[in-house]
Amino acid sequence: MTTTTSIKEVARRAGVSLGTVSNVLNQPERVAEATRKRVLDAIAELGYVRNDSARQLRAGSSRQIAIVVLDVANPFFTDVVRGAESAAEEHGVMVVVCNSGEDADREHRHLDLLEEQRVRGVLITPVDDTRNSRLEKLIDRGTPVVLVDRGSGWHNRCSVAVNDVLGGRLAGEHLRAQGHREIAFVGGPMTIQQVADRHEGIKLALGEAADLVVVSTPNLTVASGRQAAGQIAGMPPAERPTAAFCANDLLALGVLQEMTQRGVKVPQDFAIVGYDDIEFAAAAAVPLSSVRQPREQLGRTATQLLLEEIESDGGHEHRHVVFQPELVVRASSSRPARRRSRTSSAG
Amino acid sequence: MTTTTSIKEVARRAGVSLGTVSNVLNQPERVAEATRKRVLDAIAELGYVRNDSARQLRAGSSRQIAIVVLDVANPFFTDVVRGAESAAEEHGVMVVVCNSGEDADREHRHLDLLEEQRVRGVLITPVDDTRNSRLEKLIDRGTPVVLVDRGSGWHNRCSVAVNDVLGGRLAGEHLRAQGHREIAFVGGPMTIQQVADRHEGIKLALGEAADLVVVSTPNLTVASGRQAAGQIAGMPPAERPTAAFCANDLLALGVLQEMTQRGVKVPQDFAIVGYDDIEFAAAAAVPLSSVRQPREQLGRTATQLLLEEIESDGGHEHRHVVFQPELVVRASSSRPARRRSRTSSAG
DNA sequence: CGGAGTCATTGAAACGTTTCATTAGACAGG
DNA sequence: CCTGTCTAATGAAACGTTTCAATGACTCCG
Repeated sequence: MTTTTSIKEVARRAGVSLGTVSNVLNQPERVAEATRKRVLDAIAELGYVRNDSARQLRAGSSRQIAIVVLDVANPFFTDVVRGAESAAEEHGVMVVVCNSGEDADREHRHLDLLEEQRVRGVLITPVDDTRNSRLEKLIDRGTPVVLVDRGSGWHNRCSVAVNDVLGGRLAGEHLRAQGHREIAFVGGPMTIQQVADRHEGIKLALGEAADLVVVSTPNLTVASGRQAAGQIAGMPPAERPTAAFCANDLLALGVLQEMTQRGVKVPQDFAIVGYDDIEFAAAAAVPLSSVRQPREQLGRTATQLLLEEIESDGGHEHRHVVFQPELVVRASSSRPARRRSRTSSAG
Repeated sequence: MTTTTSIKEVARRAGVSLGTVSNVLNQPERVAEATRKRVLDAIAELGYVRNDSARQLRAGSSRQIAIVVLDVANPFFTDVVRGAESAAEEHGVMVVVCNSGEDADREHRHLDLLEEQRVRGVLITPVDDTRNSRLEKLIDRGTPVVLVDRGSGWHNRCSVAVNDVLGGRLAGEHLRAQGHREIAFVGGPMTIQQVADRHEGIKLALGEAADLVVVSTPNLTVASGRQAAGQIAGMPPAERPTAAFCANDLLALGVLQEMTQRGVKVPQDFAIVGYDDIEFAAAAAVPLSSVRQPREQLGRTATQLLLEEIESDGGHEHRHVVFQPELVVRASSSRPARRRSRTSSAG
């Protein structure tokens, strides 16, 4: 298929040697004006395209970094990707986007391929934060890795994260201040550190002041949110929560949809706080309260740390950058004038 | 950096020749059981990772295809990407996701890099559908290309698209049936074929039955939608549209947000129909009517066409697959009981 | 026991670059 | 006219694979 025009033919056409063509491509200033022009003309005429495999083979490494995300369709990650891309672009580095789909096997397969391709470095939000020996191996073999939205327990790596415990606390304090005494935490699996941290945060915030019910979900999607809401609605009135803090906005939107569909009024009968503050949170049926994270910033910073490590010759110190989240209160959790006598009587 | 363990060291360790190791990797059945085991052990012990550059160099092509989208953060494209990924996975092919960000220069740079990497094929929604000589060149040089959500005027390529004229017509007929006489088309730039087709569709549907005002936007984002809504709200009451058909859901959500913020009631005072039916359309403040496209299917089919072309040895006939869109009517465009006397009086 | 036929393994060539030591040529100074 | 310096261009080696013709060892059959 791909017509194979090599440097050799360019050289012949221009009447110069192989090495000269290479120099024109890589160190143009070393080549005399006239020769350079002849070579460039030949390149244009033949439609020559440099073969990156050969270049890499010789050079030993590529000009690519990779970002492995949990879900390409999640607005949180797409924003992180955008941030990473813009930072990488400034350094002439290409970003390869890989989607693990929260599936450890797929993640591993991606890492295998990326390693074979000798990417310069990897930004990753690992599916499983605990026993990830595949990732360890990658690191041991010398590929720089920066953990995105992860961090604890990886002292041998740079990481970029948001203080999720704080995020959970903000949500918890807010809900407590609104007078809720039975609160659901919707999210899972707990092996995802973010989820565990957010849970930890709200637990800290509530203390003895309110009961926290964990409604566990298999992943962080709208569909799971709807299911969780169904589960909550099915609880006996006495112990049914009056508010939910969801581990991300997709879950929260799912909960909102399901509750609305069941005729449960938000926020009058049920308050919801999400996490991520994605673009659609503000546009939801009931504008969603959410914990905002600096998403693009996260991607940007992660990329900068990675490039820094790549460019440093060994003398690199791993850093952990932690951003502070911020609670954005909207209608979905705002205390209505009247209280939950209605909820009780309805239940 | 990357510790360089080559096939040579594996060979030495296992006490076999270079070629044998390669055979173990590529045609294991040709190698005797015992030898194979010895080689595999050596590979494991040394942590050998195949160098894909060298492999490609020898083989002449890679195991990757690329998808170049207009905007990674647009749910429409993320779904297309998911579809492409799942189809590619079945063929053991990796998908590289590239984001042009609706910027022709970036698109060109991506194509340059992809071509240097000798990707097997490219799925692309070109930024500019008209004079795209960069893409032509790629094709001429022999890289299979499938156009996604494009098609007209590219008879030398496979393409996968949705009948956008029909989509526009469905929206138009619906709005006309709801009694609207002044309708805005929000979208742009018109150089994007989809946008032009959707516009064409609604024009056809309305005919002489209603006036169509084009509110042009520089791109297809929520922000642009808000601006467009501002523009509409600023028109003199007499010629102000009572409904908008937006070229995609992001614009529609923007219009909805801005209108709501200005106190214009949707759908009582102003009806909105979007396009794409993204996941968030149903969850919007006022659930959004939208023209639904089979997004994942689009990505799947495009990938299948591409792989088909790649695997066929020359004897390939280009095909154009067109999917039919479907109008999903929700609250944002449903005729309320009362009519627009209110709008008039308010204006 | 010899020759044909299998089967497993080998060794070298080739892929398209980059790099680097070397050569050729021009020019200046003595 | 010789020597030394500087610039421009060359040619060969190297990167790590895959491929393929050739080799060697065995087995089978006559």
